Amino acid sequence: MAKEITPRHEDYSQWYLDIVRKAGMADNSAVRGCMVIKPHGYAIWEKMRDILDQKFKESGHVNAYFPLFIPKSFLSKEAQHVEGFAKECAVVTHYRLKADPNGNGLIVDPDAKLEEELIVRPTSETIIWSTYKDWIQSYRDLPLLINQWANVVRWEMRTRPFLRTTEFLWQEGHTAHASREEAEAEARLIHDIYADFAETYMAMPVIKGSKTINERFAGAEETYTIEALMQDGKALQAGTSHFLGQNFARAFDVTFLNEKNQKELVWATSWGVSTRLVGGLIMTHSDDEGLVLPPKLAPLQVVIIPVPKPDTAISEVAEKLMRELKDKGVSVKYDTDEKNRPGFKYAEYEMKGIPVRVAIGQRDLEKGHAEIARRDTREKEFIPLDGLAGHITGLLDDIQQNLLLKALRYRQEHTNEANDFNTFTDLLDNKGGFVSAHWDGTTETELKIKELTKATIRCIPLDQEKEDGKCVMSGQPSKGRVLFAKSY
RNA sequence: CGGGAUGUAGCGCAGCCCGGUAGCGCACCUGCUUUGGGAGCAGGGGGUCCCAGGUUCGAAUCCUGGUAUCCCGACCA
Repeated sequence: MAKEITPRHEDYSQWYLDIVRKAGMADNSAVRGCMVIKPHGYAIWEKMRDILDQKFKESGHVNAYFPLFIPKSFLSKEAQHVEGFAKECAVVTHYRLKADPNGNGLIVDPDAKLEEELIVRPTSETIIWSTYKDWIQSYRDLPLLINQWANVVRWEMRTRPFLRTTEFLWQEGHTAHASREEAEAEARLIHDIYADFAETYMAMPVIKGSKTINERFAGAEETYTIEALMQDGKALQAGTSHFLGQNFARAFDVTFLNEKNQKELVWATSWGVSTRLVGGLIMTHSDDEGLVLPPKLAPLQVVIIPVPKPDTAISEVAEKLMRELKDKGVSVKYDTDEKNRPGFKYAEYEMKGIPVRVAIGQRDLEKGHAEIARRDTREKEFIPLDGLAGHITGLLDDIQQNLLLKALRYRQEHTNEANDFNTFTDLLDNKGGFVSAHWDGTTETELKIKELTKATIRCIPLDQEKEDGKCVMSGQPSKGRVLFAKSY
């Protein structure tokens, strides 16, 4: 049975930042709220990106790229959308610098003021829909299933590496459809892809649900979300898929002629996941020794360490094992660096979350085995060299599964029902996690609960059971439970 | 934008109260010895002490004003 290792909870925030830094994932940058994503962190994002990209393409989507800058007037066309994003936009007002007449370096040239300011995209609905207007005339042009991999900027008050940065990387899908049904199905399809990705690859269980009106994306008619639970009991919104109705088509006048030669407004969706997923990955699995990576997302799955240093006999065995693992599609590195000693390497690879470590020394060769250590439980065992590659691939699968099971168990233990407000606040304050409770369906109650407890409705679960009850706050009738939690 | 704290070597920090021209750990460089869980010893390199004023014979230290960053709120993928 796997030993449970959980992070210390006294200072979860510091624990998180330590891992980001010590595992070599990201650094603070010179620009406030922006991070430098270091090679190890970026490699994980690349893996995620490649897998998701493949899944989007398999379901008929294609990639394109739209401008970073959005004319200010575009942003104001959809009323709710403006309201949602206006407060956090970076604005370009000038296009030239000049030497300071007082000799203090450079100043913004006041003569180079832009006629119309440009907004650095916080999301691309507006620029994309103004483009779609020209691309869509007939039902034959639909559906339009486009995704873009890009960076966006949101000038948030408080930032945190991966979880909330001023600039972040993401994918945003923007699709156009001839019917409401088709657009709704698209939004749900992507929702399913996201949920499957989180569980299958990230080993991060998620609750699928829809957002309340209050928590919906600005300009959407329905927002589907996947909500994960972190090891400190806070929820993380890990991906959203929006059914936008005809709101953007109306705002940007995007119409098409149907089979009956009638003009109709286009139906839309948009959906995205960001580098926040990397943050979620860290907070779901890591422990006090550092990062823990699920094998399916680990840029390096196996590391072989010669003990105490490489020699001919060890290298021969290591290189044979490497070949066998590579043949099985496992990424593996033989660390022949003689600058550092084995103990140092062990600690370093553990910090970086490499799932499996193989140590081979003279003593092992004499006995015909190698020491295999798994990162998730930190257990070590000696395995015969004969058939070792097969053992390791099995172990990788086992680790992937174990991480998911462990996260599921944690979530189960931290999902509780509350039927009165005292229990509700007690659970939120002392236990954390999801609290399943009845809600009267009004935004007023939702906001009041947020004010009193800092918890928000994470989602209305898709598998919500119909159950008559009374709202945990107002006592008004309710037809089913929703999930509350404090969140990132 | 409110409330709190902090800016000293690449990183993490001490020194500041009580002023005398800068130190510790890690990292880095050289050499020797080591090598089955973050090696030891010896030697060495590296700093406009955030910026600008002021007080003083003398300021990292005291005073004033800037500025930057972090934490706690409001905002959010």
